[in-house]
Amino acid sequence: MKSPTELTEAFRATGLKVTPQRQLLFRLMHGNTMHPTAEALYSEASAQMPGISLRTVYQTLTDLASMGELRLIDVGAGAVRFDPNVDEHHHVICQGCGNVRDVYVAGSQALHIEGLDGFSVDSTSILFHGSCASCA
Amino acid sequence: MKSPTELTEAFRATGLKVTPQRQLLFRLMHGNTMHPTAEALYSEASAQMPGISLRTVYQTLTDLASMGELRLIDVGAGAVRFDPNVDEHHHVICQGCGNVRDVYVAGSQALHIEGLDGFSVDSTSILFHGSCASCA
DNA sequence: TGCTAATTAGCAATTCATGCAAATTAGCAA
DNA sequence: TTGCTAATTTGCATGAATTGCTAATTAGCA
Ligand SMILES: [Mn+2]
Ligand SMILES: [Mn+2]
Ligand SMILES: [Zn+2]
Ligand SMILES: [Zn+2]
Repeated sequence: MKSPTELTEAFRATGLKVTPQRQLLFRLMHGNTMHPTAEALYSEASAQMPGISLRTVYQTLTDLASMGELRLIDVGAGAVRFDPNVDEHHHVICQGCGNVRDVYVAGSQALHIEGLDGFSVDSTSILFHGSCASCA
Repeated sequence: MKSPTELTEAFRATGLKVTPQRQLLFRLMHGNTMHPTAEALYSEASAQMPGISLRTVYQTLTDLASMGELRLIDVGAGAVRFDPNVDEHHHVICQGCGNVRDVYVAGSQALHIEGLDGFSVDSTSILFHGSCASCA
């Protein structure tokens, strides 16, 4: 994801307004490695801006996602997580506490797939299930 | 997943009753490669047994899943899908029509993962995103 | 400073799934 | 075959996550 300053320019350039709510969310997401849910961000945002609405958090996050600045991660349990890391990477989730971490997988492009039967593959998502150091 | 006959025995052996509703769902799921949702199965089941409830479909599917006879597949869009194929395998989903197909991936166990940082991995789910032959 | 289109907030609605309890029934024992 | 009882089925209520809708507000520009 771009920096808050760069996002400010990018938004204005597209005719989108840069509101205090959006600026706060730019800051909260920039460099964020927690893979937070919308609710989690709403909670963080509310601490700094009481009265901000959950609706606005969802709105801004999906706006950023459709601009390609965020990725949506579905770990198959509860709410979707938002990820400012848009580099090619994958995830481990701890079955104990639900923590999600970025992992980089060598050779995932070259996996030998059997049974494609006419399907063509555009992208690959790998989710590793396991335990973090504290939950082990 | 075991055959309907084998499941009948397995259920009785555990003190679970074998109802017409369950028998129908055993038959509908056995060898089913569609990865159906609960709603989809409910629709098929209703055609053969008007009055069967969606609640019972969910109940029976989760019972089978906790017995290890079914796997739950979350493709990150809409409802969970149920899979009687419990062999080690992965999935391709067509972004066009949502069809899901089984694929077998060589070497997924030996992927070189960077950044685990204390996480230990128990299992791996690979989801390929692409297009089926008709949606290409 | 004023205009206007974009945005926000709040509440309704939707989708998928689970909780609950009354009515029914499978499976066993007599 | 009959009757008992615990398991099951239903239908409805509830819950979690997300999107739809719209009146009130505001950013950005003339
Ligand atoms: Mn990530
Ligand atoms: Mn499958
Ligand atoms: Zn953990
Ligand atoms: Zn398709």
